[in-house]
Amino acid sequence: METLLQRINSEIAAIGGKRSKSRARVIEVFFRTGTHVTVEELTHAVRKRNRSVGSATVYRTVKLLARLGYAKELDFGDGLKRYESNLVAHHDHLVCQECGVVSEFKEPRIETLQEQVAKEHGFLPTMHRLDIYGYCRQCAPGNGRTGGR
Amino acid sequence: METLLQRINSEIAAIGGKRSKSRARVIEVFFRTGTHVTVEELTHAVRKRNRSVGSATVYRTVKLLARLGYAKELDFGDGLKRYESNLVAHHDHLVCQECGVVSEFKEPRIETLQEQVAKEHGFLPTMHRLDIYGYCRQCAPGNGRTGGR
DNA sequence: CTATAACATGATAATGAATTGCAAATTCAT
DNA sequence: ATGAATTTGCAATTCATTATCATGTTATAG
Repeated sequence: METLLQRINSEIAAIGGKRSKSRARVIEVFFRTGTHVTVEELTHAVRKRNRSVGSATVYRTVKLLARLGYAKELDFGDGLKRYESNLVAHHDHLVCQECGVVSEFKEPRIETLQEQVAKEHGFLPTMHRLDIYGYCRQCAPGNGRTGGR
Repeated sequence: METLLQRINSEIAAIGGKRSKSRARVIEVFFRTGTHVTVEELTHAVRKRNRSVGSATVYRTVKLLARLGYAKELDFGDGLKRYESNLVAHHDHLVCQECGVVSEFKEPRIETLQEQVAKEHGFLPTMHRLDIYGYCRQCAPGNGRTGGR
């Protein structure tokens, strides 16, 4: 973790940037926080420790992390962007359309499929996104609970 | 096509709605238009025939079509929603990150994969979305052209 | 260590897509 | 045709995100 922030800082320096306390705090909280974070959620989490951090800085920082390849921008169609660490191995998402909970899964066969489909279409793939929408265990019909968010 | 509009109109009536000229025009143009349409694009296309249609009506109409299951909402992360007909068989998307062109493909094995993954996670899937991002034939590196949008 | 130029911050204004309120227009059953 | 209900187009609003800008920080040269 120490090393990670250092590595990020030197990449920032390499593109002509400087360090800052607020940004370091945002980065730290970002990597500690549960994944699929909203900027609002992240801002709130950061402010618990450092009351003065403005949300503009959080927006700028996650964009920066995305630019450097440390974060990935997600969008599940509910009108706000989410971010997750890009350090972990690639995975895809299960989105519950009732309670909004997002869980992850890995399925190597999807990589193979992607390659095949792309080749058939003369397409050079760089990444993919597979989101499966439906109902999680708790929210499945006939389960009594309704979930919420 | 005639039949389709009639069918949609009776579904609208079934939920207590009425017909309207503007909406009919939007629906007609929507199904004739190339897919992955932006509301702005659709509004522009509709206005060629019927100058007075407001964009609010177009927004309302595509939302309605989506609610009835005739349209699908797409989001490729560029900040605006797109819509496509939901009458054709399910397919997924290849998105060129250079020129923005979206093409389609069908791959039945994805359905199987979806079922397997979902079952493993106690998840009841209703649909999925697979977007492959990369470079189309024209925009592939070392191709001279740069594309544009 | 201090000066200085470049960058980052936080508050606020601005942007832009999507939604909504509303008066007027349209639809539809009677 | 009448009247209740729905739809429309416009304008105003909402809300997430981005830009602006004066001020605070950081890195670097001297």
